[in-house]
Amino acid sequence: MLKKTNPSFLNGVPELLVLKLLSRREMYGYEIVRAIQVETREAFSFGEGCIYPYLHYLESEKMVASRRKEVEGRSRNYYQITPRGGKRLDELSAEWNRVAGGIALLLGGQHA
Amino acid sequence: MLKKTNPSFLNGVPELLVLKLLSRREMYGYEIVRAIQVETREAFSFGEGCIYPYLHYLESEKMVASRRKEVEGRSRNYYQITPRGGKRLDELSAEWNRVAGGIALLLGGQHA
DNA sequence: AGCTGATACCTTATGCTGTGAGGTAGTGTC
DNA sequence: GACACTACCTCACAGCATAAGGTATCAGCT
Repeated sequence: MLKKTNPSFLNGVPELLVLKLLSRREMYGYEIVRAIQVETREAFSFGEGCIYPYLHYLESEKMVASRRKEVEGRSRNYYQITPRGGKRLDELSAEWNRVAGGIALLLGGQHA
Repeated sequence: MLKKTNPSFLNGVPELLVLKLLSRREMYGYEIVRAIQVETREAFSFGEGCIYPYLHYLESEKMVASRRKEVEGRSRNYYQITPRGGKRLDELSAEWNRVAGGIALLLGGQHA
């Protein structure tokens, strides 16, 4: 589903951010959507229509696991990252560094 | 054609790189395709089917101008950046910094 | 002379990905 | 009992890059 000649990273950012957030603590979908906005200081604002399908995909790939939990009179699907998801996170992080590095090579050069 | 709620930057990378390259010197299409591979150390490798349409689009928007030139027995379309293209480059650079910064905020945090 | 491969340009069909708009349902407040 | 927020979900649509195709010229080889 991934694997291209070019880093599939110009699209796959949501996957990276979701896995990273889950690597820190168990979270539920709605919370993730908000967290991405807040923690990137509005640099990103992926819609629910993007994040939910990603969570389902990640779960089907055993990158994350979910469990139903009742909190504050609310029923929520909490997601945890799996070891496989952790490996995936490492891969995506490395690829992001490659991408950001590549652009820095061209943009950087002679100023801040 | 651009303008979204989210930075349209996860796709618009080619536009940024093309403008940046042209801001340094006059270049032709084929050369740009190669330069992106080489100067990003293979981090990116956009195909001709991506770059040529971009050049045409940029020209139609007066971001770049072109002229036919005979060099080494070859006929080439050389492109130069215009003042408008320069402004666009500044905008895209700023947006890239926002994006890269946003991801760094999440990824960075508490380790290297 | 004929072939191959590189240069140089171009276009099209296809596919992935996120958006935007929708829809359900429960909770809390005024 | 109306409204807003939480929490989940889906689908039609569109942007963007890819892969694969096409044309033509030039250099080198045999």
